[in-house]
Amino acid sequence: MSQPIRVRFAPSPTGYLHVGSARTALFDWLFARKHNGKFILRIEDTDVERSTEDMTRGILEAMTWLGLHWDEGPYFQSQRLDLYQETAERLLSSGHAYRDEGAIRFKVPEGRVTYPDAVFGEIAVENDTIENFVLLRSDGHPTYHLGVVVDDIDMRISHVIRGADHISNTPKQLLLYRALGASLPVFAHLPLILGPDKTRLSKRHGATSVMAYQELGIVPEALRNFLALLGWSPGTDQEIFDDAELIQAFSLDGISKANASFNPDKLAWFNAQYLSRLPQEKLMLYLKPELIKAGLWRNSLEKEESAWFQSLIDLLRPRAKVLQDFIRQSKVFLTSDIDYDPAAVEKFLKDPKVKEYLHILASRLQALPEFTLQNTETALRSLADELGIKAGVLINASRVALTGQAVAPGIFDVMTLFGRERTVARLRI
RNA sequence: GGCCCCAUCGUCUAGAGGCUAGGACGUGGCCCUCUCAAGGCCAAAACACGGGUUCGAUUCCCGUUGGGGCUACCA
Repeated sequence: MSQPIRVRFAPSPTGYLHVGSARTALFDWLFARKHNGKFILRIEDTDVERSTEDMTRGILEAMTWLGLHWDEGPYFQSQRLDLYQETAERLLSSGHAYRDEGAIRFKVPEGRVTYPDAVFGEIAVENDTIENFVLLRSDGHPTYHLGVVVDDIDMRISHVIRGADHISNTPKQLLLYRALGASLPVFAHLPLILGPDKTRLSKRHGATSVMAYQELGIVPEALRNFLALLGWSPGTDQEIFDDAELIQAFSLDGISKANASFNPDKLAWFNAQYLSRLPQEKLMLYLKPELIKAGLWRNSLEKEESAWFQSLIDLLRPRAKVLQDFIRQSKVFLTSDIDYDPAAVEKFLKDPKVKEYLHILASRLQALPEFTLQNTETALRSLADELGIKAGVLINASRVALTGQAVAPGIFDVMTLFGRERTVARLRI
């Protein structure tokens, strides 16, 4: 049968994991999963000057957060120096390389290189446009080209799926494969992700690191779904994919050649979608740390109060764009504090007559046999009828009295959530 | 500059010779409605340009323009 599918993601720990690399990692991961292959993580830390362990940690953390679990590794190139040196020596003695002031350079032969890219099709380059590149630095560390090729061969990588910024590097690497007598993997280059203005994605476009999105309250499911659709299309109109669907639908054929630009608005939409449809337990997993951070957490929320808390969360779900929205909007329900928005008070509670009405409403609610959503609504609406005023007057006033804000979930939901005692007390403003 | 690559609504994209050029985000309007969301419906919005090839080009070829990548003892 065919070779086992083995793909790798090979970041260099000279910076955080940015969204472009994350998208590459995601595609590698999807491809491996789709074909029951192995997803290998290799850290290309051969630039001793710029590589740090902190960055490595950050990259692993970001991948874990995104749910991109690797099957092998991480392998570190810095721990495999012997292999590269031996290979360089071999190239030296076979006449494919030569020494140059302590470094070892590859001797680019005459001719031209072509290779079939799984995404871009045939790529061809004349060898005389390729310089004699360095394989081994004078400090004994390999350069990128030697490192990747040696490792991809050694690790029996079947498909090299990486950013299109490597298209121009591939001919050099092809020459190396040839000089080493190794068979070629399939190369699939991914179009790059650019900023919203179609220029290279950089800090000035806002967050570019994966973990920055976590801090912004983006949920990994949303970022992953968004990234999956940047440069790849299932060929259908489906936008929301769970893991299984994505793996099922993913194919190299669906990858486009044109660079894509990062659209924060669409990411925000995906996030809102996921915030409203994520399973309760999953959402709680993301929410709990935020609530703790905000000082709003208490253990009873997942015990005695859990049913109540779930209904609060469900009310907030369609209103949340980022995780923090839950925090902001749940505060008035989770504490006894209330901040009255002056503008809201001015607009809906200023009239002394309205306060009178609220007192009457309070009494009616107090007298209700059962404090249910249905009963509170009936009570309020019939009171409005009796008073000859619009229900909206009572509703808006109640909203401000109860939450301090002019904007909140449906008032009867709010009342039910607060419960009779607190509702009545706050209406008696 | 040289080499390589790319080009459909503002953005992500479907399309693989003949389509009212489809979907999504965003935008505007309407509906729902107690506010805000969510949701539903509708609308505006694209084949970069010029040559070919063809009965017929968004689609194939060439060029121009624009954009991106590489051009390090960085990856």
